[in-house]
This record gives sequence, structure tokens and C-alpha cells, in this order.
Amino acid sequence: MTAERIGFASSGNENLALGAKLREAREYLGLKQEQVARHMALPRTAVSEIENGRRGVSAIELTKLARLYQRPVAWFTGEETGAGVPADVAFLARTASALSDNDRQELQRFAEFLRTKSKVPGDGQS
Amino acid sequence: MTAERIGFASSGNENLALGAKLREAREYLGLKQEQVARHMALPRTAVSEIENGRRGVSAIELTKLARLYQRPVAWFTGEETGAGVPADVAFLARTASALSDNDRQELQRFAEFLRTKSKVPGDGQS
DNA sequence: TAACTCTTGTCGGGTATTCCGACACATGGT
DNA sequence: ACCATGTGTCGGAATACCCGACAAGAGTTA
Repeated sequence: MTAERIGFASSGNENLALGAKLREAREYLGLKQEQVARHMALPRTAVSEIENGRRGVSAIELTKLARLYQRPVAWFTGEETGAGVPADVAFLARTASALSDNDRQELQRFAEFLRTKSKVPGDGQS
Repeated sequence: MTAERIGFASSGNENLALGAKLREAREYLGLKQEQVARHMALPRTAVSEIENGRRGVSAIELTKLARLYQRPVAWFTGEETGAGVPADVAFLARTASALSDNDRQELQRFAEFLRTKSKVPGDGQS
């Protein structure tokens, strides 16, 4: 026993969540693990293990990854922003602010569509 | 050679800056390294080494420390916030928002005083 | 189906970083 | 001088990470 320091310790769960978000951000940009690995000067397998929650991520690594993925660090840590707004909402707001009026309207309609849909019980998922 | 993974790697410098900020935040609250260590379930010496830049900090550790120190993670990473405002400015804004109107006015006057002073030729640098 | 490509997941041995107690160095108070 | 408190540092043991090699899964082509 006593087999954990950074990879599993009190964080067991949290590394999984962090890895999932890192993967989501990477795939959103269409990047391969290998590209990220080169950018970070890391072995390719490390990226894989990170995204699967089997390897910890240092604060500095996370900062660099956040820059690469063009998201605030808070989006990955899940913390709340200054105003008490969840980080992901703040990030959405920033993204939306860069859109044209038309695109923003469309985004709004889609958001409302999702809201409506979530209220309906049945429906097949994915 | 090649003696680095998380503690010194490409970050050599950055861990020093991060450690300094962590120390500043801790001392601002008047906490002892031992208290932080207990809160983090870490050896007391680890906190010392972190603050001196001789030990890396995991992303999850930083998240917990940020909560403990009551500051946004971005304040430690030095990244920019959603609006493009430096994190420390955002933090100042959040702090100021908790002040009374009078105190905020005074803070504002002091800020303007500092700005004016920096414009004057004589005077010390930065 | 077989064979090839591309991307990602996993294993094993070697190595670096961290853990953890013990001790040293301040500083402050009696 | 003697404690007490808070922090820095050393040394060996524990372990997380590096890194190449190989396997699994999905697409493609014939």
C-alpha cells in the first residue's frame, strides 16, 4: 500500500476529470497526441497517460497546455471565476463575443434548443 | 544529465516564480508551512521546497492551494483572464468589488497617485 | 478477408523526483 | 544561555515518470 503521490493520491478521481478535459480540448482542435507531445517536449505516451488520468500534470504543464488549447486554466481546474460565474460559462462568453451578430444569434438559438430538449424526458441520447 | 521531470525541466525558472507567489499568498494569510502541509496532506518539507522552486507543483495541488489561499488559479499561473485583462488586475478588481464605495474611491485615488508618480522623471524605476 | 496506415493504449526496466524523519539555522522571548 | 517557533537542508527509501517497443482499434484499398 501507500502507492501514490501525484498520480493517484488524494487526487485519484481528479486526474481523471482533468485528463478528460485536456483530451476534449485537444480533440476540439483536431490535434494528435504526438503534436502535443512535441510542443510540450514530452514523450508521446505521457500525453496518453495524462488524458487517461494515469499520470499527473504539473501546474506549469497545465499552463502551457492551456495556452496551446486556447482556454483559460480555470476551464481545466473547474474553479469559479471572479464574478462567481463558472469558468466554462465565462469561456463560452468570451468565445461568443468574438462571433458575428448572426453567428451569435444562431448560437443562442442552439443553446435554447438544447435547454428545451433537456427538459423532455424520453429521447435517445448520443 | 537530464535531471528533470516536473521539478526543474523546461520550467527551471517558472517554478521559482510560482513558488514565490505561493509563498506570498501564504504569508499574506499568516499561515505556517505546517498548516498548509496538513491541509494538503503533504510533508512539511515539501511546502518549503515548493516555495523555493526546488519541487514542482501538480495542477491539482495548485487548484487546492488556490482555494486555500482564496485566489484564482490564474493569479498563480500569470495567465490572462477572459477579457484579456491580466489576472492580477482581475484579482484586484474582485477585491475592490468587495469594498465600500468610500474605500473604493480611496483605492482609486491611490492608484491614480501611483500612476502620476510613475510619469514623473526623477523617481525610482518600475 | 488480408494487408497497410494512422492514432492511441499499455508494458517493462532504468532513472529522477518525491517522501519523510532528523538535524541545522535563524529569530524572538524568558 | 536556554527554550520555543518557523523554516531550510540532508540522506535513504519509495515511486512516478521517461522512453522504446509492441498491441489494439478504426479506416482504406484491393
